Amino acid sequence: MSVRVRFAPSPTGFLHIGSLRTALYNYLFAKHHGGTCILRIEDTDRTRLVEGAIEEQISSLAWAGVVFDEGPHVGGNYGPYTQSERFDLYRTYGMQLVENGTAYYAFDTSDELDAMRQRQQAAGIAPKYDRSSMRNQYTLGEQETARLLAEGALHVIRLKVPLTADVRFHDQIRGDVVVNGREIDDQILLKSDGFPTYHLANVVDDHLMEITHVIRAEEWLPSTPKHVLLYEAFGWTAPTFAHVPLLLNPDRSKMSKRHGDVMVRDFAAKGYFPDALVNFVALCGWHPGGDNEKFSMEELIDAFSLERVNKAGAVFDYKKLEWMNSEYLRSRDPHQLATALLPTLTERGYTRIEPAFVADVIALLRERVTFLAEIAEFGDYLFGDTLCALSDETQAALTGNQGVVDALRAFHEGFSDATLTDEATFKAHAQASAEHASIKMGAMMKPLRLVLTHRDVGADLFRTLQLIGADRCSHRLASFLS
RNA sequence: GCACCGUUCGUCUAGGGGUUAGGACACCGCUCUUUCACAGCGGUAACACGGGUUCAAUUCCCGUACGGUGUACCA
Repeated sequence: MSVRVRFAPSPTGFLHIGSLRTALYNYLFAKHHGGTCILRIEDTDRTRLVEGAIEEQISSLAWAGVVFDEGPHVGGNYGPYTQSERFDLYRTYGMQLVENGTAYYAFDTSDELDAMRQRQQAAGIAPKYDRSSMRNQYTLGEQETARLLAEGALHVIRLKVPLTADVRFHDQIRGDVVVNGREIDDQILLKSDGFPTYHLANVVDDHLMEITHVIRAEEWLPSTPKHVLLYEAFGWTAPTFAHVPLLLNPDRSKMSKRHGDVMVRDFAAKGYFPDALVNFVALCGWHPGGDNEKFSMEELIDAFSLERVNKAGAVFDYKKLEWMNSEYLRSRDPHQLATALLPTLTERGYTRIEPAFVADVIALLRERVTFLAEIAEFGDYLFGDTLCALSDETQAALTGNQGVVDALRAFHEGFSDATLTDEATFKAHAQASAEHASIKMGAMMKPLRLVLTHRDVGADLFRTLQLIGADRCSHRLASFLS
């Protein structure tokens, strides 16, 4: 049987980085096995819908390179792929369970349920629907139930959980899990607004869409017994479950925006390469074995297996993500990067933005930054002629040192004669100037960099000067010396 | 509270009955570049605790502690 998996987000906001990883694992697993990866929108909670969320999530996923074979945006033979468009289906299936005795009507109001929970808490028992004392099909009797229904009373359908039997299932990542029936709540399947809850809709759709593997976040593990019971109630075979560990904050709680960016679009906006993010996030909770840490999507697909997914949650290390991004920045073709950077350079009003030149600058500066866009800021002295301000302090230190001034003057005067075309000639000229002023070359380097770039750190100085060009160097020296 | 899940350097992790417990990020140091950085080299640093089983346990079993998730007419 061919593998069919699904990623099933709720359109309640932007795509979370943790969701991206779950989607990615589904995608990798499907592609590794030559299977099908499906996107299904679970919008059964009408109160939490966020306008545009579906589109945003799909575009974030696409940005990251997670593409679906079936879904609301691409179609497929198992549609519709949006639960609100499958409304009637759930009622039909829910009623099927009422008829076969595995689900029942309940008429309790929210206030009554709150009161029940309060009583239970006061008595020190776990809060759980008390089938024997609340207003439902069993306590009310068939006639009263029929009367209420005929009258149109608000009601829900609840799962009739066997009171004592153990519910067991095998999780592909966690092994065997056993929960006693007495711990499982009589879950609401159909809400009083007629919409299904997650549990019903999810099970019905997974069955109808012939899902073979349910790969989802660990937070679903506690409700899986309910789902197993649901499959049994329908007489269906349950898919294989695999609960992946959570992504964590530094304090080990579920990853949230308190500690930094968590939305995929935030990472994109910050300048992360999609493949770097994907590479990094794939390795949070999964390890392919071996020491390699750099994986393209194809390599991830090739290496992925559920067996090597970890059990414990993983703290999201932003520092390592940055490192990963800088690795990608260094390995990418400078000409492609130049094309990508061009709009930013134009926006900043830079004048020296011929693609070949930009590529040269990128090749020079990328060693020392994390994001491509940083080069636009960091390379201002190469892309244009407006240098950042030099502090008075620095200025004074420079002009106050006679040896340095002499050396710089010598360096500048030499410009008319020197044929300054490459790193070697710039270097030779600098050496001669230092010697002429009787200072050490080491004492010459930093002032030279400061005067010509207005920055105290940078890439290789003479390569930098070569890229700035003799003319511009001369101008900048002249304006400093005057 | 109850249920479930988890626990190897600060972090991501490899490993697995007998290992100098490996790699990566971060951190520190050295070298190089007559500067800063980059790079190269090196270093600090971990099997939560207690019982078993065993010739031998970080590895298997049981407890404990700690942490996380769940406990909704949310997903």
